[in-house]
Amino acid sequence: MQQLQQQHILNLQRQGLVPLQPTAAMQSLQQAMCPSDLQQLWKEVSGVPGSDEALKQAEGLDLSTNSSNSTSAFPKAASAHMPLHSLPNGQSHTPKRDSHEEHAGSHPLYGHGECKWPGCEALCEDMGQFIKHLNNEHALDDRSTAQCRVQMQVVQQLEIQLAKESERLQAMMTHLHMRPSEPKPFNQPLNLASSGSLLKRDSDVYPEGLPHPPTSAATPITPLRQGPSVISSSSLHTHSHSHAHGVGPIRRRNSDKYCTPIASELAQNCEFYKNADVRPPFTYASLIRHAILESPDRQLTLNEIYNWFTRKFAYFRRNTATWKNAVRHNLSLHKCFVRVENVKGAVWTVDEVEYQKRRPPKMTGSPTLVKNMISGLGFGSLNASYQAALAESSLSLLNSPPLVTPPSAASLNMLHVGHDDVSSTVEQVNSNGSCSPTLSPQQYSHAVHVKEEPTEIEEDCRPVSLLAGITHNLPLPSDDRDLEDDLPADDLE
DNA sequence: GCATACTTAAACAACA
DNA sequence: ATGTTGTTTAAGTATG
Repeated sequence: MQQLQQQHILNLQRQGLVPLQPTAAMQSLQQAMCPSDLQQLWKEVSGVPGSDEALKQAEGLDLSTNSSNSTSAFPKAASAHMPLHSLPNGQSHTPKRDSHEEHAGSHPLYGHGECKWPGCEALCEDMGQFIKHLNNEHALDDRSTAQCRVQMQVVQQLEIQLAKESERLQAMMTHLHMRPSEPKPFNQPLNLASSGSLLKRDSDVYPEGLPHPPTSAATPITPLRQGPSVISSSSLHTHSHSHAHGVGPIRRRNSDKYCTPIASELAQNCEFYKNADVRPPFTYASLIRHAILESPDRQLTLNEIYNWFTRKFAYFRRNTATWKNAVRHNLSLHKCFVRVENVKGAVWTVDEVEYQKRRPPKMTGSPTLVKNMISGLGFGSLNASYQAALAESSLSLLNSPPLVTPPSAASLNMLHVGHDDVSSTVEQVNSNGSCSPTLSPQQYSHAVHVKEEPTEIEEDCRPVSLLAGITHNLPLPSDDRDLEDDLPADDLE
């Protein structure tokens, strides 16, 4: 799949649809677009008379609505251009499948029996019917042109953003005395995996006393793999082994184990996850718990949990049978989820004690990480953590409201933090979908009514998490968000 | 290699 | 009869 994406990009570049140096070509575009911007753009451009579908697409423009069939937004972008511009072989606008597409046995605009043309979703039984549909419905007309133009801009904006972030990464690594192998070209992908290996090589130079990279030790796999960074052609081949597995179960336990701040991650990237078909790098259990704790009463019915999933994550708007089953399975399996009979019927609550129990104690399962944090000398798990940090950093650029985490005095306290989300949850994602810091960690946890046995774990976590919360919520001048500054607070989580 | 955690799939029962 | 909810088992994978 990554190869497909890579080739799509290469095709685009060959066709001149995607500038090889996007930043140079589009320097004037100062602001990278967030998903809402893109949606707005869709609305504007697709305001062609009679383009209801385009409007529809605008609603669902998500960089990824099509990823269910292994076609990321970018393959879609690429193919979307083809009818317009790329008829190199004199063909009609009927997309001529590239070799890789043929190899994949699919069409970027076709998947799961549906036309994946933005806003279309017409059902086509087979490829032949789809091709016919494509010729009929998506011919070279004003609407298609507009849609292609929009798609092009989407791609361009993402390229710009990517370039910016790559530059930032470069600067960060330079600052951290990690020799980047080569000065990266502007459109060099944000390659966290390779960053990780880079860190491996140079890990011994990780500056002592430098704030430790945040979040999970391992990569927040999914966003990296499926997210916007895939647009980079060169990033694709260097993804770590685990990334290369493509479809199938994605391991996210690291996010649990290594204190991934699910709350802050979600808060920062809520718009991204809402719009992009990217699997959140959290376990079902973490997500369920977060959903429940986020609710006003700290309790949700199963259906409400479902709704939370679909509301918060574009990813969970499809394959509903699968993940809903998984949700139910998790609810039943984990003792930390307690079913309570309520006036509403049965609701699910979280037993924080149990939730903590099911994980490795304190600084969850990564004594190495703790050691690293203390000594600043170890790097075994630090590499992965740093990858995660970079990943998170890159993720949040896509949409997140500016966040700051000024250097925290809690850096040592955090070593006592139990783990991730409980203590870290400060920026609460409101149940209405908006992100806002509303709940203190104490509230977050203690407000769970069902089981009110405070434990030493909770007690341990509480004060620290409060600190973490404080540091994590301070507003920050947008683009100058410094990883260095960001690390400590995330670390707390 | 093993234990553990996680995901996915599936069967089944109870219930509305 | 059907769909939802909840439980349980099993298999496969990743990780430490």
